[in-house]
Amino acid sequence: MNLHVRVFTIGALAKATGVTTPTIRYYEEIGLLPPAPRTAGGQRTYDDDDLGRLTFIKQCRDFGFGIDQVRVLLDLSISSRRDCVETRDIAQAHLDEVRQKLNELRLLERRLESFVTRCNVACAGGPGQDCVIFKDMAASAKGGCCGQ
Amino acid sequence: MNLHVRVFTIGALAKATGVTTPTIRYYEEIGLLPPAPRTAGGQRTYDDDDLGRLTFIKQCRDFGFGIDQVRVLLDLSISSRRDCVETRDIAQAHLDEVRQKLNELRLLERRLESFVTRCNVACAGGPGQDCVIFKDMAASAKGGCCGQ
DNA sequence: CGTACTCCTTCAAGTAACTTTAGGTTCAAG
DNA sequence: CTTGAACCTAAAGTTACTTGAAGGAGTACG
Repeated sequence: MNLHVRVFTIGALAKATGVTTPTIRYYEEIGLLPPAPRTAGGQRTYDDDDLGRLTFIKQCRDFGFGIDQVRVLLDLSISSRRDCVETRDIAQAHLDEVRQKLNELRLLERRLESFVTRCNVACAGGPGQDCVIFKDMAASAKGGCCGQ
Repeated sequence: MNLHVRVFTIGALAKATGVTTPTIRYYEEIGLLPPAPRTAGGQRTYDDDDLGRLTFIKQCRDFGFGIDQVRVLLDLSISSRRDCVETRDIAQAHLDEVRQKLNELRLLERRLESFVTRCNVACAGGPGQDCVIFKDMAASAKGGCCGQ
């Protein structure tokens, strides 16, 4: 039935997936994508399988999975067993990492917030001559800004 | 008065600041720290000024400022003007970045959460034979797992 | 004074995941 | 057939360090 096999250039594939052309070549280089067949002139050609595979990779990367994790997920997606439990474990581990990073960033947000607030309160009128933020930062972990 | 100038080896400075010795050498190499005076045998020596400077750098890095931002902050800390407004602007810009990253991560957390939940619901009994997560991921941005 | 041990030295390469640059080739349109 | 966009390779750049190899310096003990 499907006599029409769509063929893409690397640029068309890039547009279709949102992955840049150098990145596509890079993925081929590191083995995430199979070596693409070439035209007589040496340019890469892709088909719908490649489109699916690269879309999958892009999704995984957007989820924040590392390249090595994507490799595992790709293998799972191709093997006949399609082990969902293993997939879930990888996702769960990643979720744990994301949550830890979230906590770190929330703490950082609060610290920066109070830092900026203190700057504004103490220096609302312009550059302060007696700003001691630097002394504070070189001395303690509290941070500080603009006199006292 | 202060005839006792404390002198540190690179290892002592590392312990005092929580920055590793290779990192201290790296900071010297990229100009964040001035070239350290050497002993007759060629080993680096540090004093309290270096301790203060490196502590400041460490604080900034813990705040998530990039090396180039730290460079600016260091310059500000040394110049006589100590422009607090400029300092605050740098911190504010950084805070904006942190908040954007937080939003991205929060979204990612929700997506991963629902991903894992769907895996668990559909595959509680063990590996699923009909897991279609991979089809889903190669086709749409929604993600999905384990048969419908 | 010798030896053992830790700490120090330089230089080079490795890490993650691409991006950028340089210099040249192919393809499709007019 | 010419033009210009899109393609090619290979290598270096990015961030902020970390790791490794091979060897020298400093100190405590006997």
